[in-house]
Order: sequence, then C-alpha cells, then structure tokens
Amino acid sequence: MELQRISKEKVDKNSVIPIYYQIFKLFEEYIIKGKLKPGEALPPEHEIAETFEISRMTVRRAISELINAGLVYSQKGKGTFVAKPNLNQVIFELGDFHEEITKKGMTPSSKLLGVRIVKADKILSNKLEVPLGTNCLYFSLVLSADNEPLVYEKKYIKYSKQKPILETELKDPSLSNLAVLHGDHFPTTSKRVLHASIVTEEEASILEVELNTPVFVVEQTIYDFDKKPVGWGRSIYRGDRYKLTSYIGWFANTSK
Amino acid sequence: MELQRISKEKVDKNSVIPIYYQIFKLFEEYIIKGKLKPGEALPPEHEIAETFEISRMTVRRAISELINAGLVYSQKGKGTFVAKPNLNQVIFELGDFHEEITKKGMTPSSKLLGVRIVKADKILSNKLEVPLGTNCLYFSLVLSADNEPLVYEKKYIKYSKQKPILETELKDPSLSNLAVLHGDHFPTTSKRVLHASIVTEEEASILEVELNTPVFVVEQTIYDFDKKPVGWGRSIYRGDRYKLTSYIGWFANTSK
DNA sequence: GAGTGGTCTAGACCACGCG
DNA sequence: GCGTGGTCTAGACCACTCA
Repeated sequence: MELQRISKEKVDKNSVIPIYYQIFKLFEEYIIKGKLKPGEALPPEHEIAETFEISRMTVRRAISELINAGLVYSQKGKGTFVAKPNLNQVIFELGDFHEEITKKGMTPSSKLLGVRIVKADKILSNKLEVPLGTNCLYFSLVLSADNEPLVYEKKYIKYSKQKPILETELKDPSLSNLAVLHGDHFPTTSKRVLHASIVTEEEASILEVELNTPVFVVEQTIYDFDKKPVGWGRSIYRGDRYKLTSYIGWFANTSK
Repeated sequence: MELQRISKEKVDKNSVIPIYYQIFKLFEEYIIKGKLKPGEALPPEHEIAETFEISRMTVRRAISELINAGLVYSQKGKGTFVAKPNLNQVIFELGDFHEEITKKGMTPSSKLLGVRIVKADKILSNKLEVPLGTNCLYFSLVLSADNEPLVYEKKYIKYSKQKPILETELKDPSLSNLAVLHGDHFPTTSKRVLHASIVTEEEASILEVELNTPVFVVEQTIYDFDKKPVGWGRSIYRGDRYKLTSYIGWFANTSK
C-alpha cells in the first residue's frame, strides 16, 4: 500500500480531533471502501509513524481501535492485516420494550395485572433454589404498543425486605429493578433463554390472540454475587408481531 | 479504597504476564467479588502508578481493558468508577450449527436437498433487487443433529459466474460462502431478522414434525460494498428443540 | 539477522469538573 | 487552582516470524 502520496495532508496535528482517531478513520475508510482488501497488510507501524510524523504509540492506539472494530487483526512478528467479516456470526439484541416501541413511532404502555405474595410451587422452588412453600413476590404485567398487547410477563422475586410495594417503583418493572427494591442481594448477572412456542389458553386470552399463535418465550433468571438466583421470570412475546434483528459486518457508522 | 497494604506484592514486574494484565485482573477480581461496589471510584491513575511503581501509561492500558470489559467507566476531570451491570440489555448469539451441536455432544450433519437455477419470482426479485425472471442460484438443505432434522434452509444467490457447482464447496453452505464462490461482489454486511412462526406443510414434512409446531424463522440478506443485496435466505429452526441463550453481567471468566 | 508487533517508561501538555 | 482523565512523545527492550 502506498501511503506517501495520499496521506500527509489528511491528518491535521493541530485539530481538536485526536490524531489517533483521524488515523483510525482514515484506515476505516480505506477498508470499508475496499481500497484495502481482506487479507491485505497494513503498512508497518513504524512506517505509518514516519509518514505522518507522529509517535508509534499513537499509531498503535489507532490500530487498536481498528482491532476493536473488528476491521483488522495483528500478528506478532508478521504484521497487521485487514480482517474478513465473519458474516456467519449472529447477534440478536432484544432492546428495552419502551425504547423499541417508541423508536417505531408507536405508543408503549404497560399494565400491572397483579402483585401478590405466593408460596413457591415445585417449579418455582427449583428455579429460585428455595424450599417448597417459601413466600415469594409475584408480579404479572402486560406490555402493549398502541393499546395492542404484545408481551405478557410473569416475575418472581426471592424477597425478604418487608417493604410496601409502591406504584412509583413499577415504572421500571424489570426483574433486576424489582430485585434491587425487594431482595437482599444485588443482582450481578442475568441468564435468558429464548425459544419458540405456541400460546397457552391463558396467554392467548391475555394477549388477545387465537390459540396456536406462535410466540417467543424468554425465561430470565438473575443472580447475585454468589451466583444464587434472586429472581425468575417468563415473558411471552407475540411471535408474529415482535421481531429480532441482527446486523453484522462493516458499516460507515462504526463511529461511536 | 486502600491500595497500599493489599497490593504491591500482587504484581510481579518480572513475570511473563504483562503488568497491565495483572493490574486488570486485580481490579476485575475486586469488582466481581464486590470489594469495589458499583458507583465507587477507583484510585486515581497517578496513585495506582505510584503504588505499583509503574508508568501511568501502563495503568491506563489496564483501565482501558476494564472499560472494554464493561466493568468501569471514566469521566474526564472526575475519575474512574465501577459500572452498574445493565441486566436489561439482552444479546442472543446464534452460533454456527455444527459447532453448537458438537458442543452439546451430538453429531451434526447436513444434507443438500437441491441445487438449481430458478427464475426470480415477485418475492425474490424484491429481496435481491433484480428484475422479475432473472436467473438465480437456489440451494436448499437440511441440518440435523443425531439424524434428527432441526433446521431447513433455502438460499438464493444473485450469480453471474458460470462456475460449476462442486460438491466440495458445499462443506460450507453458508450464504456468505456461496456468494463468494458464485457472485460478482464480495459480501461485507449481513442482516438477519428472527421471528416466531408455525411450520407450513412443506416445512413440516421436511422437518418431520406435526403441523402447528412452533419454529424460529431467520431471514438473512447479505450485501456487498455498495449495499446491494447479493444473497437472500430463509432458515426454519425447530422452535421446541432449538434455544438461544444470553448471559449478561459480571463473570469470573471475563478472561479473554 | 532483519523486520514486525507487544510492552513499558518518564516525562509533557491539555481540557474538564469542582469548589 | 487543583486534581482528574485524555492525548502524545521519543525513546527502549523483547519475542516472534521468516528467509
């Protein structure tokens, strides 16, 4: 790759924009636009440093951003090379319900169906690792977009604080928030399992759909520092309306 | 936070393990074990540098690893603080079929049902942005675990090369690989949309399941440098057998 | 042995937050 | 004005790769 002619003017040392960021953007552009192709080597670090008349550490900072963005990889003793985008990798993000719905221009709402104390049955005692019959807090709610119910959630918290349940705190009825408010321990990790299923009769009536409607089921368990479960929940998403989207690859907006 | 007593012995300057990594691991442990709590400040960088008798740049490298792992965040002029884990964030990874199945101790296999050239119908011409009736490559296959079919895939490639279709290349029948082999342009980005559904009759017979079985549907489109679609596919996953799992939070194995 | 990236140093100047 | 993190320098030594 020919650096000399193209570049020196492209980096302004007196700019408010950090030099390493300018260098990062320069190579990002080359890669995204295909001027540098997968497998091709970047110039060695010392060469980049010389042509731009900057320190090698600054070059390394720029390259570390490129590595971070998945655009290149380095090999000790060999060089730095443009990566191949691994399009087989798949990452689905399930965003916050209110944000997601608002983003789509619809109006989100949530309705609390019930809050009460229940005694742990076999399933719950297993999930929360408590003896059968232990008192647990139970919440159930429905999330809607434009008044159409989309999600039905049931949540259980291992609780000990004898705190009253306030209306205000239900503005964030996430499992982790409920655990913070009513549990002993601070939740630090969360496990979710998603699978596809078909609505039960109960779910169908609450989501106002017919039997045999496909749904996502997301089971969430949250754990404290000691990896003990402190909360468990089950959310039913209307599978025909709710979608998960994954983007992988090289985009111009790797900005930040 | 009291650094002085705890620490100096904990870092070995002559170890093969980089100093920045030792420091990173030290603070990681403090945070995961709860000795440093969310919101609490780390000691200032110059102080860490002094107590361990190392350069501030090395401290910064360690902290940048902590930031990268999502354990802390820095604020210019204020300090560096332990982050709160955001347990409401959800990321589902859908791994490579063969790897996932092998990991579970089962034997994966894939069977090619058909390869042929088809003329684009309305849907396909829309998805691939080609005129109606354009020739496209079509692949369909079934992925199985222990001889039980789990996934049914149909893939379409916008092609131009008059290349024969080799058996060997079907070892990686991923959309991006097929596009590399048969398309004009190098695929750089991939979009996938996942939703829940119910098998059609055709899918039911191929997956050997009853009607009304719930499934995941994953639609994938891949694009080249110019954001033109080069391939499109639809994968049907048995929703009762295939699950997606998401872990969020602080774990001891944030190692690498 | 020449070339490469990985780590580390001991300074420097700056912009920001806060009292 | 002081303390903080953000950027940058001009060196240094090392381990690795490859011919």
